[in-house]
Amino acid sequence: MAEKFSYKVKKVCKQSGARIGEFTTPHGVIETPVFMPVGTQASVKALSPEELTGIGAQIILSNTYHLFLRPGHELVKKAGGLHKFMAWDRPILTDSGGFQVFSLSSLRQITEDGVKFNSHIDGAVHHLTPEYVMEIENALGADIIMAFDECTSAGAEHKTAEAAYMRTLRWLERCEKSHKRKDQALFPIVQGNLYRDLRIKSIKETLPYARHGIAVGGLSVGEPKPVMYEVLDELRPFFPEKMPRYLMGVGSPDCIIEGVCRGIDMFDCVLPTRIARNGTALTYNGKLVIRNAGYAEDFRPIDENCGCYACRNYSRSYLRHLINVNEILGGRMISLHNLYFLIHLMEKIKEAIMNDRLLDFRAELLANLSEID
RNA sequence: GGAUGGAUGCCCGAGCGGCCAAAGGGAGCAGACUGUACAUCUGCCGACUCACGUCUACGGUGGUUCGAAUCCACCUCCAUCCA
Repeated sequence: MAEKFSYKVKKVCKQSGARIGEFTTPHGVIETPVFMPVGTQASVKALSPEELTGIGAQIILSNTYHLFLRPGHELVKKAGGLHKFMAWDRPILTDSGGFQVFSLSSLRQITEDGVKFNSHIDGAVHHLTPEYVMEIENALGADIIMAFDECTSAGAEHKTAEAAYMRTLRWLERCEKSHKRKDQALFPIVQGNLYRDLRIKSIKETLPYARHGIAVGGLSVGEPKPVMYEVLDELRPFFPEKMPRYLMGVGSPDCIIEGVCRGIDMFDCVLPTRIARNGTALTYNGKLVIRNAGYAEDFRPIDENCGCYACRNYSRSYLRHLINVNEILGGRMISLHNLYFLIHLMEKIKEAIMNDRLLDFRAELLANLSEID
């Protein structure tokens, strides 16, 4: 049988070293750099698969921890796997629950064996081990599955961060051993918090496990942006050439372009859909807080030059009204716009890479983004 | 005509002698949001002041009291009931 996964670099930007590539998966080819919308509970909040393909989404994320709790991985398996269950036939990536180790820190206890969670839904105790996480991810059936890691918060002490990255590495070994499906690519995750020595140790020791791709985790968790960029600069010399590099949980337009310039190929973030539901739109001139009173009588679209369905049909005034009166359509339309924006930003980034002018494009983009901010 | 119950900040509504510029909602205004515990959370929300603070306020007018949104009298309006 032919190799299920492969990554081909199609173009390297002479100005920045960023690349355009093609990552082949069982559910199709992903052109990188790519922004992946997040659909934690087998749904990108407020949007249908049809709408997502309509704006050019190539791959979406889902979440092991959340699907394990509800509806349960056995049920998803019985439904024919996650793709069929949620009617999405393009690639899917499942996060392992490692981020929940961080975000639900008040509800869990970590041991060498794994993590004991008190369900945020009903308080029931669940024990996730690397082996169990692999069993769940195998049952869900995503194209890319993430190793079970321990994500620490910005500001964690060196010894805490060191213990976490080392445990992540031991868990990675266990993940690899128990991962059963060859049609799913297991991505290991580099940790090490904001400590240069730990990051470098982590990536060096993680690389032997990277078969199809590698992820950088534990960033964008509260540290200043320049600090994140420094970490990426330190890691960059160690990034493998022949596989995609995934910066987990990022991000905002500025973080995305900074990431691409530092050799990152894959991004995901809840930001565009979350702030959309809270009444904020992303634009090339910065964030537009459409909920604000100043837009009450602004009958222009979010962005005059945007081709998304929301911008072609609705005014800021109307969208503000929808958000204001808590109509679902408001959050839906701004979510659609924000994802369209990031996906099309990625298209522009690729164009700049093709033309060997990504650094110039970055300068232009960053200058414009600060207009509203 | 009589009886009873009401009238509180933009709205609803608690308070029933001092700790009251007055609980709590809502609305309004603003901020936050980065591998989603998030259609969420936080702050402001009488006027003037950066602030300390000062002033004006609990239907109206008068009164009791050191002190009243809170007690008393009368008036106005509203609701329900009885003729």
